[in-house]
Order: sequence, then C-alpha cells, then structure tokens
Amino acid sequence: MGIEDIREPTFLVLAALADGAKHGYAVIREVEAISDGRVTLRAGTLYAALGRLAGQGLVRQSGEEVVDGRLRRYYDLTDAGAEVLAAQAARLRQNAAEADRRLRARARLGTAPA
Amino acid sequence: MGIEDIREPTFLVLAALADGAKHGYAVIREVEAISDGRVTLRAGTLYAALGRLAGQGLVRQSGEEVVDGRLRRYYDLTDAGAEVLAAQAARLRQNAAEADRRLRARARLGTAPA
DNA sequence: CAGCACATATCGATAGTCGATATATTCTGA
DNA sequence: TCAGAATATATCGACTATCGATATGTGCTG
Repeated sequence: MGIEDIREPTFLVLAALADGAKHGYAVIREVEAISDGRVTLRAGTLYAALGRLAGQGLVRQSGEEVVDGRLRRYYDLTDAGAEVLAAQAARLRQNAAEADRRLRARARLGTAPA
Repeated sequence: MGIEDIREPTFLVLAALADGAKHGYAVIREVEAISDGRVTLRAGTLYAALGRLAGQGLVRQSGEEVVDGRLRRYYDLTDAGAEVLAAQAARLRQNAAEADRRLRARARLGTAPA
C-alpha cells in the first residue's frame, strides 16, 4: 500500500506532468489526449490525486498564476515522482508482455477448447 | 464502467488463465510468478475476481477435480476474456510508451528545474 | 443573455482489494 | 509424533481510489 499501488487515472496524472508543469484543468485535458479519449478525469479524482501525490512527495505545487481573471495552480513532478512513474511504466510493459506471451500460447493450441 | 475498468490484480488473473485452465490456488501462485513476486493475491481478491469475471463472461468454470482429497475448481478464459485481455495489454503498453516518451522529454530539458 | 469552456474544490456512493478469519487435508521436519 | 507449513476453498469487514454530482465564479461565443 505504499507508493506502488497506482491505478490508471493516477498513472496518467503523473505522465501528464512528466514533460513539464501544468495546472489542474490542463492535466485533465492532457490525460484525455494521452489516453486517446478513453480516460476523462473527474475533478474529484484529479484534485484528490494531486493532493495525495503531493503528500507522497511525487508531485509538488510549482506556483500560481492568474490568466484572464482565472486562477491557475501549477503542479510538476519531483525527481521521486519521475522515478516512480518510470518504475510503473516498466511494470505495465512487463505485465502487457506477459499477457501477450500467454495469449500467443493460447492461440497456438487452438482457441476455446469448448 | 463496463468491462474496461480493470486493475492490476484482475488483469493478472486473466493473464494467468490465458494459456490454459487453472484452479484458484494455482492462479495465486501463477500471478506471483508472472509478477516476479510483486503481487500476492489474497484469497478474497481472487475468488471475488473470478466470480465477477464469470458474471461478465470473461472467465468460465471448466470443471472440478479431487486431488489428494482436496477439491480443485478449474477456471479458464472465454474468447471474450481473451479479447478483453488483449485490449487491456495494448492499453498498458500504450500508457507505458506515453509515459516513457514524456520522461525522455523531461530528461532532455534537465531534471528538476528546482 | 443563455450556454459552454475554463478553473477550482468538496462530498456521498461505488467497487475492487486487503487483511483477517474459517475449515479441512496432506506433506515435512524436528 | 506432532507442530507447522503448504494446499485449497470461501466469507466478511475495512480501506481507499475513483466516480458522479454539485458548487462557485470568470470569460468567450452565438
């Protein structure tokens, strides 16, 4: 339950911040783009995740700005956050590779042994 | 929230069954092996997942057997289960690739702009 | 001037996983 | 020989990340 239990929405939040600081709403749009529209973060999910990740030292607030009378609160990845993201990405790749390997083994035997 | 919301433990259960039918306890050991010891399924997680996946038509009970006086209940993937697993694996790969791409962009700029 | 995009935030409900517990048999080591 | 671990199933309460809804306010567009 430490830092290693990361679900897709939270993973995508880290990924969205990996290439530079963004404000919350921009993260929501970025996550939607990253995931080809599959994941639309709820505001509740986003701000809860940012708070949680900040508490874990993976994300940090990097300033505020007012644009067109609207407040923007920026966040970016810490080095620890980048490390966790890299480790998680490796894990996803490994899981996907293992699943594919087994699916190929299945295909070799003939599908659905009814 | 249909069938597309799958967490790591459930994904690994599907993966464990992808290359052939197994009984519950064997799935637990297989998942541990697949994940290099990172994921040890709790019995509660496993049987809940199997029941849920069976209800979604992704897994099906494929028979019972008594070995050394102990009951074994076997499960295997349906074709639908194999398709979902393949789709999820693709998704993991895509998420991992996107994270890596952004982490490389970050590295290019110089880590942690203090 | 209605409605949507932008931008933040909180709150109750849902659901998957964990941790603990229960039951029963067989194998292993001291 | 007998305690403990491994095998094998299953249930239940607790935790928590996410969802869905709601709230508040500004600025742009039709």
